[in-house]
Amino acid sequence: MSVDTTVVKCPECNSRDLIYDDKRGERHCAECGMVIENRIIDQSAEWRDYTSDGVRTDRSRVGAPSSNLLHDKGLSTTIDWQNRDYSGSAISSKNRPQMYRMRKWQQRAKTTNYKDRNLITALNRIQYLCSKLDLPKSLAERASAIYRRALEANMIRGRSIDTTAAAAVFIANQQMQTARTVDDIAKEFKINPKEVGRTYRFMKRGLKIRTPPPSPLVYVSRFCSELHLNKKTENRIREIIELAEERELTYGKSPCGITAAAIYIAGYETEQVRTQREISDVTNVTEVTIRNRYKQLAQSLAIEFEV
DNA sequence: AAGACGAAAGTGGTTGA
DNA sequence: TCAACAACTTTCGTCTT
Repeated sequence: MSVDTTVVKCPECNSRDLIYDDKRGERHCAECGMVIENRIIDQSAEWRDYTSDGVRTDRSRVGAPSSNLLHDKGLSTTIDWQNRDYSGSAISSKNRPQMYRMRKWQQRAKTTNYKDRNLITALNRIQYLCSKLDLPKSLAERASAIYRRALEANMIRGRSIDTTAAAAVFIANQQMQTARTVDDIAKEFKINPKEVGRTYRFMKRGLKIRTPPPSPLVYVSRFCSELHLNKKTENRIREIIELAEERELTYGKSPCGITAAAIYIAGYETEQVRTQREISDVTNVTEVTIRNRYKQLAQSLAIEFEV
């Protein structure tokens, strides 16, 4: 067993309210839903060989690692289609009909119920989405775990799989502080971003997951590279945002808007000017909002600013 | 002509009675 | 549950360079 009893607090939000779920073999935080530990049943390879004296030659008991990305976590049994028994000899004609029946039921048991079939599709969609958006596998794992929980809680019925999968990815994205917006995610699936946003909130409420409000800093490197800004400008943008956060000018404002305004200001300071239009295009924030934000920032931070 | 500006009306979410 | 509200968007006419 690999229960790590040293973890008593959630590394994400410091809550001590950790729930152990032996059905799923995982512990997660009641506050934010962060999975502290999963696969509590030890999945590590049994690389021991009892037949040869201590020399590890036979590793036949080693299987693929279990994963949230597979609907059965890679643990279900399959019955081979060949009419052979395990030693390779043919199965007698007497037993063959029985084999057929077993296979049939095995196949049905594996995929027949609504939840499993739903999961298969959903997990595929999650993986597809994550690879399209260059998100790491660990994020796909987390999104999958969230989706599983939503499915267990009967929160999927009546919603499209794509929308729910997108929402799960967005939650994981928020938790791991990667710079993807609802729009980015919705675009890949060609679905309504508003629906995704709605489902995202619904799932967070239903599963009692809290995500940290995204800092404007999260988006800096991404927007900078899309606008071809150099390191000097990028650093200045970070400085401005950090100052704004210190002075609590960012609460209740859209993080992208703050980032956009900081880009606009820093651009003039380092002579890497970008127009409001250009910034608006990559940040998906309107020029009006950029104007309002940069004026407020420049004034509050006493940054001399001339266009 | 391009970019910036700002007023005015509209949208969707949050909050508090 | 509903109205008030803050933030943000859309639209559009005007000003500046």
